[in-house]
Amino acid sequence: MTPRKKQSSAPSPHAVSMADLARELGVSMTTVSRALSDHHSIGAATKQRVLKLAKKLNYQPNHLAAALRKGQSRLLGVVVPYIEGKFFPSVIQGIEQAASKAGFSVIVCQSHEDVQLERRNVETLLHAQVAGVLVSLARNTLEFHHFDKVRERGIPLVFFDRIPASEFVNSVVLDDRAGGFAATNHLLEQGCRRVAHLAGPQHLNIYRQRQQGYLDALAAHGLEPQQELIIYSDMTQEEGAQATRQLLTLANPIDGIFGAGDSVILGALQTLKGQGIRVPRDIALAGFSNEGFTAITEPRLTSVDQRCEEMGEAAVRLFLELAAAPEAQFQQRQVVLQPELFIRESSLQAVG
Amino acid sequence: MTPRKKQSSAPSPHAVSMADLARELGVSMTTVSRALSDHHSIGAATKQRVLKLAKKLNYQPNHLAAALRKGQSRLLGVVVPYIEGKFFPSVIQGIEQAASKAGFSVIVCQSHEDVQLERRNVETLLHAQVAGVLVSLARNTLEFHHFDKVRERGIPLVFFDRIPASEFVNSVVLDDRAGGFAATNHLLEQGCRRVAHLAGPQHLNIYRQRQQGYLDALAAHGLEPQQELIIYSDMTQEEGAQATRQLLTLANPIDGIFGAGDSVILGALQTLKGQGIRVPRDIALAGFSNEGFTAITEPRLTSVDQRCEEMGEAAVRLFLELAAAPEAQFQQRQVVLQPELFIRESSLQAVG
DNA sequence: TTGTACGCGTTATCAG
DNA sequence: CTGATAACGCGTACAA
Repeated sequence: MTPRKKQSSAPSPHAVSMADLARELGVSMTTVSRALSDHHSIGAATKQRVLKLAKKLNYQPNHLAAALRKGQSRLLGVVVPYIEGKFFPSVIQGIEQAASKAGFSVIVCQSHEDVQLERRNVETLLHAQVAGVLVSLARNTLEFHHFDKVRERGIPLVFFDRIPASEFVNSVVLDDRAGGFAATNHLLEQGCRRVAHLAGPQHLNIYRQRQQGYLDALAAHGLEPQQELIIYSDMTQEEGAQATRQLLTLANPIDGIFGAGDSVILGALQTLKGQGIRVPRDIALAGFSNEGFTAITEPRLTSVDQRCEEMGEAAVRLFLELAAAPEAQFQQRQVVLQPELFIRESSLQAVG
Repeated sequence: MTPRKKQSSAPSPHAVSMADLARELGVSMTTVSRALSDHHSIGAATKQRVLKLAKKLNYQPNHLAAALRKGQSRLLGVVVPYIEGKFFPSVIQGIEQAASKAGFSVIVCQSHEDVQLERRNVETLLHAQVAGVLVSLARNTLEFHHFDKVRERGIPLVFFDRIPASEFVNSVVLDDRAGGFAATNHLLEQGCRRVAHLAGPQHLNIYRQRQQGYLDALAAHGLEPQQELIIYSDMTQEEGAQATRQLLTLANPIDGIFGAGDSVILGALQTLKGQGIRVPRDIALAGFSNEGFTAITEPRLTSVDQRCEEMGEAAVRLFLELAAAPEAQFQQRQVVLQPELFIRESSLQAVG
C-alpha cells in the first residue's frame, strides 16, 4: 500500500545490509565496508563501532553481491563420477578441508559416469559462478570440449585421478603405476609365479598405469607377460567373478591375481571360495583402492591405498596457485602422490 | 595503461552480458531480458534474433546477478553428517535428481557429526544465498538455535532422517519404528525367543524409534522386554563386537540380535564367528540400513532398507511446497516413508 | 510490443 | 583516515 514509506527504525524482515549499518552509525557505506573487510586505512575506534553494531544487528554479508562486484565468488565446484564407495567421499573430504581453510565453499556434482551429465554439471557450476572447477572424469568421457568454456572464462581447472588422456592440463594423480607395481611385486615375492591381472578400461589413465605397473613387476622378476592372463572389463564384482571363472579354465593354472579395483577382486574371491579354492594358499589376491570392505571379507583383502585426502588437498592447493597466477593455467602442472600397499591375509603365504 | 579506453567491438575476454547483446542488436536490455526468459510480451521475430545471437556469442547468464536482483538463488543447500557408506550418498542422489528437475543446483556440506561444523555449514549456506536448506542432524546436536537464522530469513528448512527432537519443523523420515518391528518380528517368526537389541543414542529420533519397534514386536509375541538384552552404544563395528561379548556372558543365552545399524551387527557377526558360534543356527542376526557390505559377509546380513532415494526426493518436494507457500513453513509437516526388510541368510533358520 | 530508469548489496576509484 | 559515486549484470515498475 505505501511501498515508498520509509520504515523509521524497524529493520526490514530479511537481511540487514551495510547501508543499514551506515545509516544507524551515521557514517558512509565505504567506512562500513572497510571496517568489515579489515582494510588498513580505518580508524580503530570506528572499526570497533561498526563491528559491534554488525554483531548486534546480526549482519550477514551478502556474498552474492560481493561476488558480482568482484566477478569472483568463493565457491569451488567439484565434479566426480559418483560418491559411493570410499575413494571419492574421502577425496571430497580432503577438498572440503583445504577449501574451507582458504575461505572457499564447495559444490559437489555427480556425473554418474555419464558425459552428458558431466557436461551439464560443468554448465551448472559456471552458472553458479564458481571460482574454480575440480574434475574427475566420467568413465565414458573421451572428448573434452565442454571444459573449453571453463578455460575461456579464465577459471582455474584442475583434474584429479581420472584425467584427460593427451591434453595440456593441470592435474593431481596417484602414481598408479607404482601402485600396480607394489601389489604385483608383493604377490611375486610371496612366491606366486603365474599372476593374472584383472584390468580396467584402457582409455582411462589410471587403469593403463596400473596395468603398466603389473607389467613392470613381472619384468622385474624376469617373467614374460601373457595375453591369457590379462582380462579387461569394467571391473564390477560380477565381471570379476566371470573373469575368474575364465581364468580357472586355463591349462596352466594361475596362483595369483592382481585386480585394478577392489570390487573386481571381491568377485574373484567369492568365485574362488565357491569352487573350494583356498585363498591365499592356492591363489593369492591383491586389489586396488583399499575400500572399506577389504577388511570385512574372509580372508581380508590386500589392497593399494590411494591417499584420498591428500589428493583432495593437493587439488585445492593447485587450484589456489592457478587462481593466484591466472596466466599459469595454460601450463601443464602435474602433482603425483605415492600410493601405499596395505597387506592383509589374501596375499600372505603362511610362513613355513 | 589506458584503462578507460573503450574497446570498440572486441568483446571483453570474460563473460558476455545482456548489455552486449542489446548493443549488438540495437535493442534495449529489457527486450533481451524478456526474450531470454521467454516473457509473453515479446515479438517472436525479436525473440529469435536475440536467442540466435546469444547462442552465437555464447552468452552465459549470470545467475549471481539474477539472484541478487530477486533476492533468491537457485541453489539448494544440504547438510549431512557424512557421506561415507550407502545411506547419505543415496539420499543425496535422490535430492540431486529432484532438484535438477526443478531447476536447482545442490551444495553439499558435511558436519562430520560435529555441531560446531554443522553451525558453520549453515552459515556457509546462508552466505551462498541458498534458496533452501535440507538438514540431517549431527549426532551430538542437541540444540537448534543455529537454524533460527534460516527461518528468520524466510528460507525453507527441511529436516530429513535425523530430525530435531521436540521442535515444530518440517521433515521427512523413515518409519523407523515399523522397520524395527519388521526386523524383530521376522527374527521371532524364525523361531527366536530371546532377541537382544543393539541400540543407538536415544536422543536421536531414529534410534529411539527403532528400539520402539523392537519392543512392539516383542509385545506382539507376548514377550517381556528385558534390560539385560538391550545394549546402548554409538553402534560402531567395535562396539558391536564388545556388546556381543557382553551378551554371551548371560546365564540365559540369546538366540537372536537386532541391531539399529549394520556396522554394529557386523561387529556382532565377527565376534560370534570368532567364538565358533553358528549364525544363524545358534544366533540369528538382523541389521538396519541395508549397507553394501550386507551382501558380502558370510552369511549375508538381513537388514532394513531405508528408501534412500525416495527420502531425497520427498525432501525436495517438501522444500518446493514451502518455497511456493512461504507462510507455510511454520507449520509442522511430516512425510513418513515405509521401510522394506531385506531377508538374507543371517536370519533364516534352515528349513526342517 | 518495446524502452527508460532504478535498485539489489557490495567494492573500487577518486577526491577530500 | 573518510566520503561520495560509479559500477557489477540483471529484473521490473512505469512510461511510451
